[in-house]
Amino acid sequence: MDAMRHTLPRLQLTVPMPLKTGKVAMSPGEDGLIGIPFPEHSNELLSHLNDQRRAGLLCDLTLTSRGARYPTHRSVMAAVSLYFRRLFGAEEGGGEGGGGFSVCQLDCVAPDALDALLEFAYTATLTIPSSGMRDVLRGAQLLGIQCVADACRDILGETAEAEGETAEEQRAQNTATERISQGESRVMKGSRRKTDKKKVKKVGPHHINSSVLNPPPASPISHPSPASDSFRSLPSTQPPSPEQEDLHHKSGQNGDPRGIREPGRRATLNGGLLHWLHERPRIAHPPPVPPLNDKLSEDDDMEGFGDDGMLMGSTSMPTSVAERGAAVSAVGGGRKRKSQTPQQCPVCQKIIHGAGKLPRHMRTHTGEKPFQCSACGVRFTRNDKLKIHMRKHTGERPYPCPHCPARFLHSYDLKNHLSLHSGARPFECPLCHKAFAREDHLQRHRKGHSCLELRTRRPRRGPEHGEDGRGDGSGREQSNPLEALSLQAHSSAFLPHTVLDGGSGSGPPLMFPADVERERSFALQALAQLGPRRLAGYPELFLRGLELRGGREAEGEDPGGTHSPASQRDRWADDVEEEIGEEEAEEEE
DNA sequence: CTGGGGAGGGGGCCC
DNA sequence: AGGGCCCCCTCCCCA
Repeated sequence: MDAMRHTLPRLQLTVPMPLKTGKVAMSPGEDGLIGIPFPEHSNELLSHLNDQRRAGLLCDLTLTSRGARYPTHRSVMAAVSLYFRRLFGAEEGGGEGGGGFSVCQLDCVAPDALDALLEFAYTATLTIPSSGMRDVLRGAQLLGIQCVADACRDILGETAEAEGETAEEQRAQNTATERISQGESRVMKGSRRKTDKKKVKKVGPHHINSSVLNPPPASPISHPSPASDSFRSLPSTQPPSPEQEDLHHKSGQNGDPRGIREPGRRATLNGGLLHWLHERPRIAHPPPVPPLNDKLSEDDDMEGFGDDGMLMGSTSMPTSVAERGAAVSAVGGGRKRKSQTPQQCPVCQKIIHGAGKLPRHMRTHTGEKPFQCSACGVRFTRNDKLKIHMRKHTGERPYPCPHCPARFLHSYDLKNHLSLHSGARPFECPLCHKAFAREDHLQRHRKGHSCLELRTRRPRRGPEHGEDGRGDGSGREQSNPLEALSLQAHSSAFLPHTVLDGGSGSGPPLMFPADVERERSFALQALAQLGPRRLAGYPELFLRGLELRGGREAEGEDPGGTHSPASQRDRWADDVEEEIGEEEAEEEE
């Protein structure tokens, strides 16, 4: 696979290679690297593996259950099952098992359930009679196949708690739930920018939460431990050795070469907090008891999968973003489910919302433009764009201005145009107070002059500290005390109420309320409670909040979009949270 | 530098 | 689930 990844782009640069899907994926702007998706590859690979399994070819592992024998492949089982991942990880790392485990007795998993789980592993489809649901659930729990367990629970209408978890399980799960509710949602929103960094920081010995510092006691059942797991249960103050890290990656990434290409990210995810929550199952074969916290363990590995991308094309663990979302919803307790099967682009890893939208998105990478204008020959990636284009030839301008003869091709153009009639200029530069009818014009304006300087990354510390936090010592943003002071007042006048009232966002809808001074006073009072450093340190956030309040009246539209007001507010809140966290960390130091 | 038009892309709704 | 249609946003280009 690595060879393919490294050679195919070179081929692609010279000879566009038609894929089976007729698409050539190009990922522009990344050092000339071109990502070529083979959407069918995963299915074909899995299908061939299943054929081999049925024919008994290349099978290096036999599972048995109450006399029934199931030849299978270690790699597949390790990919789909946390239990086997750890079991075989021991072989690689510590050599305990050597070439062992050629036969694994799993009498505790009902034969039918085991058969169903194997089918799932090789086909990504779980086919079971409803009467066998509980056995499959049990088997999935034992083997650490979390998505199946979740699905079974959903069907059975059970929760993990209802199944008699121990106190340790419950405690660990609560922590995991908290983590998921904090971190996972960012993945679902496609906002990974700063989450990883925050997680890394939390892994450090000074940022271990109590549940990590005091891990649940080990299972009283003692079984030979795979050596690879030993580092997982190390005290949190002992970071894994490089060898362990390496092994960790091996066992966690399930062969996804991206995990190798992005070691930092992988380390962030798999080296993150949750690993210390695991009380790894003391497993040999067969596992005599359900591994404690197995759910947590699998969740973590699931995250590794998910954030690694290739959700759509993942063969070894057919876990979709939607499934993850469902799992998050189930574990996190009622988080709003994203609409319509979000899928992740295998090229850019972007989450695409909406059924059937991924092929459309993929054409942005492939450059494929299957829709050609019959009049002028211009090609488009989308038929709706072609349809709009055709209006130029037909003269159709379906969006007439009610106030003037102007007609427009796009509804949005009409909307912009109407603001001219109304005189509304809702987009105002917070620095020079120049108003614009269009938001993009405001953005252009702000990029075009000194506004840009003030909205770039703010210094971490105020001028009174004599450092700007950027590390270059320039301190440009706050070099002029008057400017800084002006900025404070200027920005705080438009501070969104999300800061002042803890995020309710219930501020007045207008950017410039009539009583600006009152607004400013209110903001300053609130900011004073936050401390002078923060007061001086958030021009970007202020401006972003300004955009939110002034630039988007249509709150609620594009609810899941990356540009939606809600998501912008989320990002903004992320920044506030992160910045506060950074300052607090510095203060601790 | 600004106003306006258009293109490209994402998401929601519906079939 | 996939596709059509629409809306929205952002960016680019031109006058």
